[in-house]
Amino acid sequence: MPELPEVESVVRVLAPRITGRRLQRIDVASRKPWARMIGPAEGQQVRRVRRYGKYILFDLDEGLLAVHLGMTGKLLVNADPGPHARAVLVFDGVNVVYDDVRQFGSMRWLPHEPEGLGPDALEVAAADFARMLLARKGRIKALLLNQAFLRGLGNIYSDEALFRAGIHPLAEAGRLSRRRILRLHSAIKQVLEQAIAKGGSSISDYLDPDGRRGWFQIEHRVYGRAGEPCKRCGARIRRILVAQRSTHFCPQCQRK
DNA sequence: TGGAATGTTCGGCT
DNA sequence: AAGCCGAACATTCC
Repeated sequence: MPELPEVESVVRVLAPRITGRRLQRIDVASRKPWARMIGPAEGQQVRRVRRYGKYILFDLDEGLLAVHLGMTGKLLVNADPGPHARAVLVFDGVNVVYDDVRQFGSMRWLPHEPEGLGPDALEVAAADFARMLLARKGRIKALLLNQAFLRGLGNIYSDEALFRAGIHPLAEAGRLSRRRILRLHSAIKQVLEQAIAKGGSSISDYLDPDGRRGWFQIEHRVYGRAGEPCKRCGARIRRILVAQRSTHFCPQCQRK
């Protein structure tokens, strides 16, 4: 469920309600390895809640609590822990339930920000983006999914950005013209900002911490639309596999 | 029944 | 060495 716009939506709901509160304790139900890496977070005050790529970071007096929602993770404010609740963050006055059906997500205390990630997809400057991209070999779609290259994009928004930029997902990254790279840079920014404005995409089960869904899925032009007509030219949207992920594109609007 | 699902990581190969 | 591939993780849904 969670790419940059969904994570940003989660942070915007959580920040005003959690900032300044003390994390009294964490009730852990998960048996995953991360479940034993949260101890230092207990008892600390939350200085700030922010997004870092696809991570939700709770800055503490010492270090931070880093939450990654994986595919099906949710943070729910004052909810009843259901069968898939993996942990409950107990603050003074507020509870946050960490629910995750597939358990691909994690929640752990770290001494500092996660390392090894590229610049944030919403913050990277056009010139830097172009320079980074031109230094790379390989398929553009795979590169956009690579968090070490750029942090925040996932499968939905990579496809949507490539469509909006008119670039084929199998295009060789380092061989794109400067002009098309700049077009991609603005498409990424535009689609992410529009998605945030709609509260993200609720394809199957994404909900914000108040249990509200996002509505950007209505604006999807290619993701999940295989076989349907392109909204720009009418051609059938195609679905192929790139980097083992479903990849949707218009063969007419996104020529190789 | 098999396949696919908003993600990441690891081992092996070229 | 960078990039690609397949598998693994775990659960649900169609």
